[in-house]
Amino acid sequence: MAITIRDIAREAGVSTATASRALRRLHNVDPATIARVQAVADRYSYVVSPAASRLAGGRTGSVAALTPYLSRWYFATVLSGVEQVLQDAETDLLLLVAGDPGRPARTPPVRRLSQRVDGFLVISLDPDSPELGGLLDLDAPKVLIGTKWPGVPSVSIDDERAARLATQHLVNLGHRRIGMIAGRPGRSPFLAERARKRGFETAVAWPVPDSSALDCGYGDFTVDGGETAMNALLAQPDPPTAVFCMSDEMAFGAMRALRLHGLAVGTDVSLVGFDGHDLAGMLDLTTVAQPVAQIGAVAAQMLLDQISDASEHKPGEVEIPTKLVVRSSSRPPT
Amino acid sequence: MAITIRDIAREAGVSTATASRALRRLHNVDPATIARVQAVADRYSYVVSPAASRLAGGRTGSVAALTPYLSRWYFATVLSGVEQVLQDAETDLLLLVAGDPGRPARTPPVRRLSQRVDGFLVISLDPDSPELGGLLDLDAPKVLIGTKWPGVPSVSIDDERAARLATQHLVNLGHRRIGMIAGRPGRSPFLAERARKRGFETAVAWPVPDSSALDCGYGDFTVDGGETAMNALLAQPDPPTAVFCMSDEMAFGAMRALRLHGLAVGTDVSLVGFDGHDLAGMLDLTTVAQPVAQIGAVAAQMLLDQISDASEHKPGEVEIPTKLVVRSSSRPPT
DNA sequence: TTGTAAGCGTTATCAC
DNA sequence: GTGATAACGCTTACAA
Repeated sequence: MAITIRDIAREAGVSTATASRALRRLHNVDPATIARVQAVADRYSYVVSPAASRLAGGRTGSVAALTPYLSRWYFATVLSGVEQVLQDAETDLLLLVAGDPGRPARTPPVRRLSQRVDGFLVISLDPDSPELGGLLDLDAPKVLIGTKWPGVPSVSIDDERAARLATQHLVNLGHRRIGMIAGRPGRSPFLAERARKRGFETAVAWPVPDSSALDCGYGDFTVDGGETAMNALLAQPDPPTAVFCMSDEMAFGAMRALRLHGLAVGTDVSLVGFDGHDLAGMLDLTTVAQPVAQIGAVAAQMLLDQISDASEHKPGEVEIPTKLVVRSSSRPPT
Repeated sequence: MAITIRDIAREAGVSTATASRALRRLHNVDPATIARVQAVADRYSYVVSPAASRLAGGRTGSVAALTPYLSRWYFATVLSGVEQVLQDAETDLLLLVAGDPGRPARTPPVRRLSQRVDGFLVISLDPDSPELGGLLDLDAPKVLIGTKWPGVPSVSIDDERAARLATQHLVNLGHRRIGMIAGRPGRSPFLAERARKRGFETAVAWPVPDSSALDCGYGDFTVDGGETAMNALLAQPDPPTAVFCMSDEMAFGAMRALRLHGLAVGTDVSLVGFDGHDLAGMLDLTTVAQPVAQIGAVAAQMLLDQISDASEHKPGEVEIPTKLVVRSSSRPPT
């Protein structure tokens, strides 16, 4: 049916073993042989069968990316960075959405996946979370994005510091009643969210020592949730004059809530978001911008390096800098 | 190393052949045998090796999705619908971003992919486009999303009709100078874009017979592009009082342009978008809403059916209805 | 540097 | 309904 390595080997006048080695550019092959074999392979536009290769102990030529969401801006953008690097390396991307709330938890297919990928990229999810069902036990190469775990390579930002600086910005403008819109009540399953909360609390501790009195709304990282959360904050006896939102999308929702209340963003209530969403500029939202696609790209490259390097020295925890982009949604209180 | 089907077979007291058949629920196996084998498999949490299965002539248990973009709302949302259906069917999703403009064209890995997937899902791309390198030649199961091709199953909306109704809405409001923001000048590579353009032209032909005088800006389906396009439209001697945008994201950019010009959306210039973006509601944008995630889900299910059904009768061209959602961005001219 | 040959884990074919 | 067994296409000791 399809053309096999045996055909290539025969045509090139070598054994299948040599053909295999040549196609993989192993170091102990005569360059001339490599050239010859490759020429034949090209002529027949031959590609190795990943299944056979894998079965015989080779690579699968693909990696899995595990993400809690796909259609949200941050995750889609991270993945686009990932995909670009992988495609350039001719590595396939196997996408798995795990842990989307509202979808009943299911037996995580990590074990099944581990047979068909060379490594894992994990976005935002803690590697010990149930959605990942024992990913940590697998000794497959892995890189975490937006979260950390002892001994596992990762790419992330300093969420605590970024949240602190964003909040400090509001404090510096003169705000004293500062609210926050987080994901959900209780302990967040996301490391980054917990860190952002700490950063916020540190920054407001100075003007507002009684941190238990802080206003916190919950927006589940969605636009609608942000609107609901902002409404809740506004319904309080003494509403905040500024709000730190843990994501731009929630800030967008908050903007809408303010508008429906007849309040002007930046004038009546200041807003700071988090992410650097495409639309933040369009909506004049002050935000903590992170190079999201680049984060994905860096992580993907780290994973590829880990897969190809026989060396055991894993990369460490890479930290990508963020930048507070000030726009007109944050101004001094009036 | 890993546990194989032989282990399961031995433990269940059957041959590997029977074990294989039982695990795949073939019709000529004793139900009792199936139960026994499955029980053993569960006990050892055994999973078949996709590589071996594939090599031996079985399924790969995965499908490829080809998309021109990943981080844009429409595509990410379609894919989330796709992913959900595939995950429920325990089928892996192999993601491939092809044809992102600005990325140099590369030898399309469709042939390589065809060895590792059971079928293809193609989003928006014409199946004969160079980015897909001979996908049509492959007789693998495929389903198109948002585009059509003779003889290939597809899921799409009636772009022409939707664009016509959206434009008609502006006409009905009393607008007579109606502009359009499309993707790029010249013949679009996207069938849907061409159809939307026809719909627009049909609708404006009545009030504006001289269709060559129609104002058309080009926004490349991005927010920034939409802003640029709107600026261009406004720079004309007699700017339009209403604009039909081929995507919500371009409409968002147009909104920003209007705002920077000191013009009020809906009052000075009416705007209609296309897609039903998450943020359209938040920005009070009138838009042609399509059930994007559902479109992906339907297509994925069609592909799965096609893969499992030995029957040769392919599904046809499925058309999903859209809905014009009127908000305050479109109002009668003042 | 290259060749030989033994798997890798599953499915399909053909008997029984 | 079930059991042998020969592929499937490749990689990797081991030999040369």
